[in-house]
Amino acid sequence: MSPARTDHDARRHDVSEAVWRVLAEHGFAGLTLRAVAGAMGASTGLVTHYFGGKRELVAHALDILETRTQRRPRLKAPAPGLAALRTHVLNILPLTPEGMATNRVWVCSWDIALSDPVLFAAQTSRYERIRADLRAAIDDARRLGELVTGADADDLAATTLSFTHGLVVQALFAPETFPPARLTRLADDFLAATFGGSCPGSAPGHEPRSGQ
Amino acid sequence: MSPARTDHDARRHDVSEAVWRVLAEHGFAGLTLRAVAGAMGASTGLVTHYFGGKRELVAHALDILETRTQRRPRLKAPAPGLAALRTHVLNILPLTPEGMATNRVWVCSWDIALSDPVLFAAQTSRYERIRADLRAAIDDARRLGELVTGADADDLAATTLSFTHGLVVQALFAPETFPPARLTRLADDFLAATFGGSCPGSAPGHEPRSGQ
DNA sequence: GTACATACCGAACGTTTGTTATGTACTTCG
DNA sequence: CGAAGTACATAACAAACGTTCGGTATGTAC
Repeated sequence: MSPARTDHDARRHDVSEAVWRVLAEHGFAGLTLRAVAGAMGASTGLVTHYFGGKRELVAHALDILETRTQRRPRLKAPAPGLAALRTHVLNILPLTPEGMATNRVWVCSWDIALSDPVLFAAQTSRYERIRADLRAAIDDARRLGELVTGADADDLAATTLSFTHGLVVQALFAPETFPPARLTRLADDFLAATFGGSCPGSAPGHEPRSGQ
Repeated sequence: MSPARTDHDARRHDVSEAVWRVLAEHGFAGLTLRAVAGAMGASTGLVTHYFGGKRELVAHALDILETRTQRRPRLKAPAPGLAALRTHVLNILPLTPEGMATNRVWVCSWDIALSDPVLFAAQTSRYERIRADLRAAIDDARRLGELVTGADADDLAATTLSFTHGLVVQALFAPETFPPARLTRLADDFLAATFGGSCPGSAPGHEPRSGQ
């Protein structure tokens, strides 16, 4: 009644890994069941065995995407407030090859997400969650007295996410123009101008622009 | 030797219009020759008669996209410098249904553009052109003494485009959360914080945040 | 050992894709 | 009025797609 000679969840994860590899290389336009099966040296029967269909496969791939972005152990927030906000931003930016792949898939997913109602809703709520995280850090910063601006926290969160994702897109299309060092500098400049005191003399000893 | 009973270019434009309609509704994933033909009440033979194939069709559609974005007569720059920069940003943002459709197609095109080398290069150069335009406005602003910050003009152009396109994506996924009024306010706040004096007392009589 | 459920392959199914070929209506030229 | 060439519909085509299914191997349960 319970023959479980293989770890079901582990195998499912293997399939998702293959989905990931295909997605990072050919985008959603090149995501087919056969391509996934081929990427893991298996047959399409295996893929359909663990996933009901392509729709379910895509949905799970996007879930993995979020999980990767969140659990990526790249940076830990060194302190609450502005430092945590900066960590959030840097964790999203494509600073590593893995982050590059993640963002590539993320951007590619927008095509189908905009057309499919289910994926659209999922993506929308994902954005709300990210903005909520950013907002929490911003609220902490305000509580800590780190903020100069009096702008609305929701607006600031939206603006921060705007800058971050827009920078991601540009970096994807011109990796050599936006190396990690420049991405970090742009992010720091943005954060300084938006939150910290870019005002001369308002926050001494805190250079907003590091040398080129 | 020259029977031209229909305007070839006009018909080509009609096809591109149909491409546009399909793209705005179903994204690039739903762009097929039959869908295009159906959208203009014609047959696939007509489509292939005016375009060599799908590749050519997509390329032309992306050209149209750029043309629309540039020639959109929404706003004229009232003055050089910061005002022109603001106009640039507002012209990109999805402030109208048409701008919504334009940006939707734009975002959807990233999927295939990231996988296709030719489209990738085209998209990359498109971004460089936009950044060059923004940079020109920023240089003007600096020449006019409108800039408080001393940051690099290229960095500022990249940051501005980042913010703008990231905001576009968020607005596409949550139109009711980002109505035109809020988009405009966010843009003005961003520009004020990044370029103008968000420093209290540095630019009197120029409120960076308009009331909700 | 027998029964049964899972894991997976391999092939087939029908549909949809891009592309190509054929045929017809029409307009212009000589 | 033919001749010729364009404009377009219609249909056929192979390839690739998502999905379904029978078959086989392998494990646990009784």
